[in-house]
Amino acid sequence: MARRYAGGVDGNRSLERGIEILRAFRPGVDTLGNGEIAERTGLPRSTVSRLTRTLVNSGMLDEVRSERAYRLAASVISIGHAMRTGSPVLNAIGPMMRAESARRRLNVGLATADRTMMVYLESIRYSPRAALRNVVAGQQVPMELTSLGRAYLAGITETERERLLKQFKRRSAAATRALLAEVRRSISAVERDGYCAVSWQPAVLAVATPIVLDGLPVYALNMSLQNVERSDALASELGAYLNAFAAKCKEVLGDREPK
Amino acid sequence: MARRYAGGVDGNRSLERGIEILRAFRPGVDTLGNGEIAERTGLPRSTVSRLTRTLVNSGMLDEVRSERAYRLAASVISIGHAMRTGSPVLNAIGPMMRAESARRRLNVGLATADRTMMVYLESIRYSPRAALRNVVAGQQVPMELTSLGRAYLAGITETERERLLKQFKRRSAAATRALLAEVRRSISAVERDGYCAVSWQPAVLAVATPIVLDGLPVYALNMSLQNVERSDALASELGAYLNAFAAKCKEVLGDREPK
DNA sequence: CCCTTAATTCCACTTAGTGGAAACGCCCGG
DNA sequence: CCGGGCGTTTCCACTAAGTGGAATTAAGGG
Repeated sequence: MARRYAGGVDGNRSLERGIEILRAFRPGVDTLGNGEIAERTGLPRSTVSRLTRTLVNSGMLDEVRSERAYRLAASVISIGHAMRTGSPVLNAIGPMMRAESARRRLNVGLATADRTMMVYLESIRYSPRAALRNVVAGQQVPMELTSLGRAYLAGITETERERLLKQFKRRSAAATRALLAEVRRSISAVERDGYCAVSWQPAVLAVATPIVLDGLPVYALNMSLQNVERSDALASELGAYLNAFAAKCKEVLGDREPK
Repeated sequence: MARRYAGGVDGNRSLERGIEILRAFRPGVDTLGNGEIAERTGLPRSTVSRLTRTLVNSGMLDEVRSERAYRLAASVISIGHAMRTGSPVLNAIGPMMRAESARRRLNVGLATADRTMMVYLESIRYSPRAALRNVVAGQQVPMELTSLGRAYLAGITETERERLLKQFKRRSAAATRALLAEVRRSISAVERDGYCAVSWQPAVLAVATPIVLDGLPVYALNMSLQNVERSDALASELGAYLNAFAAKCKEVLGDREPK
């Protein structure tokens, strides 16, 4: 059969489950035992036991005998590296992002969606002490709360967007009404100004804009500054930088029409 | 059943196959169609079709409709990030590695094995233009040709080592005899001096040492210099730096006995 | 517009996977 | 040193989930 097991349309249940197990590991949960995995994924313990064994054999998990637990193995970063290496967008504009970060003395990031989170393909953290400049990849930030995420939402299709908005409602019961309005306002801002500005973390001002290309997922590009008060003037200055930079990027990416 | 499908001891065949598909993507092969995947993995085309569909649904692959192909999705770097975040070794000595790179003005790397390749958890590339210092994770280098790999081989168990040496034979029919002798010489060097030196790439001299901890895979730590002629004097200077640094690292990692 | 090539769907077959229950083994406290 | 409890792995009967060759459909190319 293979088509449609309990609920799904088609696909392979075991593989889906195995991936779900890998996903259970996240920053903050470094090791997980079979029990915990079973709990988090809702899978029967015996099934988890078999799947983790397979993942160990395939090199995706390391077994920590002493703790009767598992942790993600190095293979996953090999694959992650292959992903970054193969990303045409990152390849095209990564160097430009570094240059721009140095030139403008601010943080520049490129991200796309992973379910309801935004994940950085690259986040260049500007620091006055240039030697400490930090490049991070893979970090996740919540879609609905960040400029990055809202720019992304502005870039995807109506139906996709509504689907995601529903999921936000489901997860944060609190402040939903106000938050959703916020999100929609940011989306309008993108449509009007090309970017949206959000101060998600205390003294950080961030602006972001979507990058829509043919045959690729929607990306979002952001710029941010730490240790500043949010002000409209600053936001529009950043926004102008971002729009200019995004325009340059789109030139480089020119062969893929926006629609 | 589930135990022992055609050859395997136990585990889940579909999951194994799905992982193998993910593994087929590597630096240089950014997109793959179902046909190519089938070829590379030896799986029947219909099976590949179903598994790739599942991987898309699980967010591990993006579909590139225009090319009838797939590419690794952003999720894989989220998981990669979680792996790095959860690595106790990287957490403990990562900052020290950065400091050491700056202090000694050389490259410092930490790696472990992924099958027969070494994969960097972190590779800090020193550049005289400090602002351009580059940190890479996930890159792979061949185990048998690099100081990193040979240090790793020196750190693992006899049986593991022999298993790997056999695999090297299998893959590079050429130069096998001489190469294996080389490898064994490097391993002896590690046992004698604490490190081994190899010039894998043209003008790069690298030294490496294993890090053996309880309940964790074996790691290897390396230091390297570009644009130098290989000389024994330089090698032993680097080796001394490395030994000193590794000793410091082991202090920090002290709670895990070497055996 | 037809032909080639590749991906997807179909479907009968059966094995590979499943999960509850039992066995195991580890760790802790007595 | 010896139970007792808890989490993990193994067992096993059941059968649905997965398989893969063949048919079908869809996508370029001439």
